[in-house]
Amino acid sequence: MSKCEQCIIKQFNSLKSLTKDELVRISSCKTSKIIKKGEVIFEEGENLNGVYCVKDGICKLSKLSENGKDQIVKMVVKGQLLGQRSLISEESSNLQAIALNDMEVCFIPKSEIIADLQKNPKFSFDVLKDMAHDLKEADDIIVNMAQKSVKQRLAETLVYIHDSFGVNPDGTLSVLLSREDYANIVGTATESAIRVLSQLKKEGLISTVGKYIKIENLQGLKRVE
Amino acid sequence: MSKCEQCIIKQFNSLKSLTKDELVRISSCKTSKIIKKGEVIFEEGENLNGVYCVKDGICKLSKLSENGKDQIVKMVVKGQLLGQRSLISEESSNLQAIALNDMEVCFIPKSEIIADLQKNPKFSFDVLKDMAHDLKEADDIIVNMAQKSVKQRLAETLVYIHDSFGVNPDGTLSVLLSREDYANIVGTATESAIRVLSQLKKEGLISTVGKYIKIENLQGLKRVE
DNA sequence: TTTTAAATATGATATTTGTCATGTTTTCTG
DNA sequence: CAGAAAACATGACAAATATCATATTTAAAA
Repeated sequence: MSKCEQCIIKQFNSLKSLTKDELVRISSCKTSKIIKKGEVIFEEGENLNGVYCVKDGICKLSKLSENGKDQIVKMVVKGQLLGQRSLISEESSNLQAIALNDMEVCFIPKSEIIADLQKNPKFSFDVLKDMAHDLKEADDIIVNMAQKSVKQRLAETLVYIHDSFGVNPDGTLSVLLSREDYANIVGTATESAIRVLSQLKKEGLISTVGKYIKIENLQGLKRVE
Repeated sequence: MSKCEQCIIKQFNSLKSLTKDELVRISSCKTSKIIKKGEVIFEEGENLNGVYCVKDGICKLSKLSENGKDQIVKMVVKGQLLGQRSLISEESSNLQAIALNDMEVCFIPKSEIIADLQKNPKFSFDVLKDMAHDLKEADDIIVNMAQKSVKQRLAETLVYIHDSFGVNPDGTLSVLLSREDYANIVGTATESAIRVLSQLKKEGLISTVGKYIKIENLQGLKRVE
């Protein structure tokens, strides 16, 4: 099994603030997992016994609404941690995590993480910074949900995915989402999301290559009213 | 000036995890402020040089949307801290804070808080827990915004205010908000908020005493479809 | 490969919510 | 206290979005 001390991924998240000793200890009790596209990593309401460090792939965090629809709240990619929030507040998870493509993750047991949080102030400050960033993003999403049109939100989502997760060699968005996923991010009906995507295509702001979406006019997307 | 070590308010927030020494030090450099109803505590985009500990009163945290509407993201009451997020991520504030009634706050300089965060793991873990809680709340709001009707959201807001901030002796909600504030919490037009409140009144779920709102049927409000 | 199921697409229509107009009531200010 | 301004209220209509129906295309499975 690979060693945390040598793992390049930790550079991208709070684990970088752990000491060599702490990393060695974590390395000895972590477990590595392969998760296939579409598989559930954890369920809403499940008690997490640790955090996941995402070595490769991407997943969606969503919450089931009372009307039966899934609302996607956040996406977590390679390099990021998964499950810290519920671990810290010692509650069951309020979100469900599902892999959007094949993933490789390391699972680190709760006791290790908590111990390090309580002993290593640099680490806990780093986690705190991450959480502060997530909170700001969440606040922005609230404002967008409340004040912007479906078309604007969808355009912003495309820009967000482009900027945050990058593109394939042919220029298409590297993250492949179904129309239903887009609808669940934006908080609208699947049909509405499809309609708006068709509209953006007609307007020449995006194009499609099979199921993949390519942004043709980034500035134009940002200006969508 | 009152002393932090003896202040009862700290029991309700993370400051309770500070040592006596740390509290004495904070006490010596904090400043106390009275803020009148309607006054701005800090603006969106402003650099905060510390955090506020709310000794009395309540304020709203909002963000101006591009369409000119204010979206209220959170309310902060007596006992809670204000401004930690932007302080931790070392960014200017993404929200504006306005007093909803007369407030008494203590301002604690950034350097003190940061120093304690980096030295006292118990304190930083406590702040982390708070932030995790805020993040969960924000996630829930996102889901509600995306999936629930204006009527449902407004009903839930009333229940939330009732449960979190309590009632006056006559049973009316202790937090007094304008119809515009309600609209800005729910993310709807002021007229729509007014209409829905009238409707809830007609249905006997709430009543009004002057500008104050009284919940007549809490269970009924929770069941609003 | 064939068959079946799922995802995508689009029209027609219903519902929700926003906007504008206007009137009333409450609150503030000189 | 009077007048002005703000907040509240409600109707009429417009716009945005959801829902339902039904093709069509794509992917999965037998």
